[in-house]
Amino acid sequence: MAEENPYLAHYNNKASKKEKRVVDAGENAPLFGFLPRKVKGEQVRKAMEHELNPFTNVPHTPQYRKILEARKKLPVYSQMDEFYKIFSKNQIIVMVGETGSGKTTQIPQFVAYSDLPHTKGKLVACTQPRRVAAMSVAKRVAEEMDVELGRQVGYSIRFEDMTEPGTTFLKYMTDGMLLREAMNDPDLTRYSTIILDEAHERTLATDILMGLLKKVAQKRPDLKIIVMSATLDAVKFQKYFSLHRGEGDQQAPLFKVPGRTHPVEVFYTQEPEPDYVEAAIRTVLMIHRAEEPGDILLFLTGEEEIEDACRKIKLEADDLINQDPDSVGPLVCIPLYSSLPPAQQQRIFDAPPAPRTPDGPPGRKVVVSTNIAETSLTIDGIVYVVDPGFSKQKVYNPRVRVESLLVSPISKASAQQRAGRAGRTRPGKCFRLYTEKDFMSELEEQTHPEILRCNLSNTVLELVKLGIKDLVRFDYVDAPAPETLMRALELLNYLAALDDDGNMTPLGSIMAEFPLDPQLAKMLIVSPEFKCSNEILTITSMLSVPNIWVRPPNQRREADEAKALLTVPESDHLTLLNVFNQYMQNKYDKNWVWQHYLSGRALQQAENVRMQLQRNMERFEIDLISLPDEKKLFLNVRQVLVCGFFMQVAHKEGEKGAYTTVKDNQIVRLHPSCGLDTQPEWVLFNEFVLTKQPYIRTVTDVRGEWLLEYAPLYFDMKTFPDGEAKRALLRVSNKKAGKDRGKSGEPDRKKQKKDHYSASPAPQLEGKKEKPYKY
DNA sequence: GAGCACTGC
Repeated sequence: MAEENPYLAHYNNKASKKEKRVVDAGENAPLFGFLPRKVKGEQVRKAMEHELNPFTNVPHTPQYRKILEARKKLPVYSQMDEFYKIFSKNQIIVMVGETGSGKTTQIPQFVAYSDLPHTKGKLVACTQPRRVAAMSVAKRVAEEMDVELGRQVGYSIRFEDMTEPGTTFLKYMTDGMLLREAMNDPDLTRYSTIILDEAHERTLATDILMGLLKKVAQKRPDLKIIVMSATLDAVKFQKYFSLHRGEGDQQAPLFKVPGRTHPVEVFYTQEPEPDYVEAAIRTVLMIHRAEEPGDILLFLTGEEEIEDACRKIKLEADDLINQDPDSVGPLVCIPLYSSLPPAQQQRIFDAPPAPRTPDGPPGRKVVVSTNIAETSLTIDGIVYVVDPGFSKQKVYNPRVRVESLLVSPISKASAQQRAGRAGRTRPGKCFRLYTEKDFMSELEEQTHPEILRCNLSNTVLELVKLGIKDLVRFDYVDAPAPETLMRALELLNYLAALDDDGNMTPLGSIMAEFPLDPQLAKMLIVSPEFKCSNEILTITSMLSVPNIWVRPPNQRREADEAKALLTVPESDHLTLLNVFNQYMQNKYDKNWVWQHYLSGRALQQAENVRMQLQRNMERFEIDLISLPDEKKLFLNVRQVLVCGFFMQVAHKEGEKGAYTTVKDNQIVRLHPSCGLDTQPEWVLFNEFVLTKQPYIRTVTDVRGEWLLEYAPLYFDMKTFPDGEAKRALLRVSNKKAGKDRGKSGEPDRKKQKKDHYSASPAPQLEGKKEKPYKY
């Protein structure tokens, strides 16, 4: 039977017509004598030189041989024997490879030669924190292995699965994607080895995966795990993955490979700089005047700061050139941050400007960038790095449930990463705008991992779905603050995703399947009951993408006027719905987006998200419905918003547009971008932003009676804190009680309807295909 | 009357 010998099955099943395969299991076969997981470097090198590709049995191309010669020069290649020795003997290994070691492309291939996943119907996975990396590395490795991308070697990222089931055995993927897979297959049975790359970045998904894999490894002795990291925090991972055997702990072994970069000379200031932007500009100009040719990379914290610095550098450079045209060359200054349109981001790859005259002083390019140039984008030709030592970092305050961005000092690891950007093509220099003493004594070793800095409601729902019973005692690499976990559990309980004992409800189980914040998932699931699931699907998608509004500094008035034409006066959420619908109706008009000062990129993203969510809704048979009467439709949409966001409501109190958030009593104002034409008594908000003062952004007018009706447990007057909001709600409930008494008859049915929006699973979900449940 | 570090599903 073919299943009995998968090695042959592989050849027989999937052979493409174009490929002429030679089935040869004899001693001339490239993998002759290979025993899974007992492979030696010598055997692999021989197989790599073989005439036939061992994974397709097709002769190797000349290009393969050319690339192989280049691969042999990578530092990691020369340590192949050592790698196989450690890999064969251990279940979990930690690997340190500096930039340029070749670990990301080579190690997964080495593993493939040892695991022989194609003979067992298994896969080797290598995770990356970013989509582009997963894509581009997979493409490169497919070339190196002489196969077509998407067949033996593929990648899997959100919106794109470039793999062929049954054929793909080496898969690059985003860490988030592997986490998603784990939710439906907690033991990750498809994989023979899982490689977590860039683990030092400590993304939320990688951190959760480490916790999960540590557990799975005990259940699955056949599963191997490699944690790859660029810096020396590998020791932390070694300890984390240590085995408890008998008397002492046995640390996970370390496999270390040197990098291949050029030296970077680091300079510090003598005194602390009071104004780092001014000091940065001064340093850039000093380099331009006095240093050898080579491009400059300056790290600043945000868009406004960057645009401002670019203007100033340009002005001062022009001054210098006018004063001394014979020795100062031309200079171009290029801003770089994520919200910049892709065409403008491409400018960072432009060549530096040419000298004004053939023998004139050479030109120079200055890239002024956010942290995006620290990890996500590499710019060749950078020789000088200017590092003021700050970046915007997310911080989460669980007490008031607010995430905000704060300009903070970077870590030592981050400073080293920045400096390294100067040594990619030749020896470089890094100018740190702080003292060496401050570097040594003030900067933290590592940036705090994301899990310690953000709201975890999403993550907690995922963990519960993964079957983690005790969230507080889960074996985290770094445990989040218990208060952060409590906040998440509290929210999920109010949303009826978890019951009072913290167990997953059937509703929560469906919510976890959506790549959304729990509030949004909840809205989507209850929306058919309000006959507006089409609209809620759109609004949810629009809330899951970056800002769609474009407001160029010199066209603010025009942009605001264009926005006013799209505004729905009672709700910013409905405005988003309107924008999306208009966008779809005007797709034939290429100028429409631009004329209305909207971000085409963000709208396209919303469209993609919408399609993905719609597919998920179909899986769970959540109907797509719209009421024909727009007035009623809009009213219902606003009620659904309450079902998801009842914990984000503010009450108008005092004068001059001040609002107080319900229960935590924060004084806030409507954000100036808000489109409401009145100041309603109750507003629901999507976001609390803390800038110069606290604002609530993306706001909808809601009614007190809806709060009591759709979130009776949250708005339980017995436990509600005293204040104006409570008095207002009591008035509403007394009025309603009066009405109900007048009507008499069916109060119980009403009560039952109320509860399921906030505290118990929605009854209309009973009997749904994927997860039938009772309550 | 103002902003949006960066990822990811």
